[in-house]
Amino acid sequence: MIERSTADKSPASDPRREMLWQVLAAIPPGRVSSYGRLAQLAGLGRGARLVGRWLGQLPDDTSLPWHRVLNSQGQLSLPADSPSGQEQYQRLLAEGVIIRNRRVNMARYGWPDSL
DNA sequence: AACATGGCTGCTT
DNA sequence: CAAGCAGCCATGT
Repeated sequence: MIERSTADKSPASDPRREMLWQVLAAIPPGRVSSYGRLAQLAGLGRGARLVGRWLGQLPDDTSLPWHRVLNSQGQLSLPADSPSGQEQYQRLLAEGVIIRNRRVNMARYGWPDSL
């Protein structure tokens, strides 16, 4: 029998997100990763955009390092003028990540290194 | 169900 | 290096 429990659609109980949070939490301070990589690592395949969407839905008080996620080119994907964009910039800066022209050296800060 | 929208990517101009 | 284009995939109308 295939039954639908009343609470199997709760985003918070979505196992895919759980995976993502886990991978996300694994990014060391001072390092960065990309939406695509995280998607891959979290078993979301090509769900890069999905990762972005979900990150955007994280609560403000989250302890997850959402700011360590950039696009595949190592650039901050958030609009520079948005609050979140500034936040991300500042946080990375605070972790010692060198950002030049809204972009970081992925070869150096990219995580995981083995690829 | 069709269509538009994303915190994307990779390939080609 | 910037811009265009075509895949990708969950969500929202």
